[in-house]
Amino acid sequence: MGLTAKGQATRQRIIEGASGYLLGCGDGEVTLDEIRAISGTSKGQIFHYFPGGKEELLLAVAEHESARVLADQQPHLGALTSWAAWERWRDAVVARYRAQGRSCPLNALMSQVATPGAEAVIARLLHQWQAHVRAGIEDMQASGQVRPALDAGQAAAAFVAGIQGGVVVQRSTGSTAHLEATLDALIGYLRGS
Amino acid sequence: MGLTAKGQATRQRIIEGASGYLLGCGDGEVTLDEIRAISGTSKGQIFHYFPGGKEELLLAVAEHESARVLADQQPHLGALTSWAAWERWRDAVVARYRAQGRSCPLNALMSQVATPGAEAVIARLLHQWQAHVRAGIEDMQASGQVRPALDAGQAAAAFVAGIQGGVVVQRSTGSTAHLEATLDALIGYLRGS
DNA sequence: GCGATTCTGGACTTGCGGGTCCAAAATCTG
DNA sequence: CAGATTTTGGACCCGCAAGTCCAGAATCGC
Repeated sequence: MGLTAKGQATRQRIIEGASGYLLGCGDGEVTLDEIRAISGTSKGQIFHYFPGGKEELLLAVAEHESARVLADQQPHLGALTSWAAWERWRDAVVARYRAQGRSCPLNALMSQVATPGAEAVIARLLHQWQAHVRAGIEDMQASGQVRPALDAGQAAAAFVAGIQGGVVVQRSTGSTAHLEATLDALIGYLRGS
Repeated sequence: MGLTAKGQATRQRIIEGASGYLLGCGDGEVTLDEIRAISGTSKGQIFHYFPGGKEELLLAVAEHESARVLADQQPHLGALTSWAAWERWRDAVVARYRAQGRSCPLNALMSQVATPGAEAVIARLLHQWQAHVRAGIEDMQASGQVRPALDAGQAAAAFVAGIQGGVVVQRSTGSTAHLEATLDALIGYLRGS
């Protein structure tokens, strides 16, 4: 009934193969045949481990990528307790997306599986992300480095949206300039300058 | 050699039919057959007016939608000369995207024609958009309502990215809350509050 | 009016890609 | 070792959607 160790490994290989492929090639459709070739598996295996077919597989990949997004921002994102920490986080975010280039795996995924389930994965990621930022802002308020009148929830939402926007613009222009401008502007807003 | 008046009309009907369809149904693939049915035309006509096939057609639709984006923000976007005007613009943007709902025609288009040409259309739109915002900021600086030290170009970039991000988040959450939060935060940044 | 050109309709071809199926190989269980 | 179960490979099916083609209708230019 369960999955053998070997089975687990294969399943993981499929997910990571697909994941890596999305990073490499820009957006555009992914086909099961490509995933099969990259992960060195066969059609039979794909449907064996993901009975729901392509959708289930891509959803698994989305969760995998989703986890990476937040992990890549640690430890900065978890300890936004000084202006220097905010700057380090800013730099980490910019570096991450600059390295990723034009392709945005999660966006590519989203456009290929437009189901409520996929939306939920993204919504959950954004929510967690925002919660971290919010905690950081409230921390700064508690220590008197940010004015208490500022609405932390609203500002955190602006950060999340701003980053998403920066990445979206990057997909067209290829540059992280907008991402940087947005982060700097919002940090400036926090500082009240 | 040229296009007859009737020809022009048919061509336009195809573009507008496709455009309307994208607004109605959320994202997901558009097929030539659907476009054909909606616009009351035939395969022959589509390839007659768009020899480049689907790609050429969708690119034309993208330009059409692109023009609408900026048009919908006028006259506000062209005259950001007072804080009241900025608020009216903000409200117009929010209203526009709230009306549009989860579906984002341009984004749907982009994910279906991942060519340099499509990127160029988007890049051009963003550039014009940013230029308008920048002009508004500089106007406010000239009249002493915004501190002169602020980098107008960078702030305008933040606005463009922020709006894009707000719309992207809206695609997952269905709410314009993030869009509003970002616009408010950035306007707050301009005001220096 | 009457050739030339443009417009229109739809049947047809083609390739691609998701999904099915089954038999053989490997692995587990006792 | 023997039988059950899981894993693997790949041939095959099927539908969909882009693109082709051509013949007939409408329209234009003179």
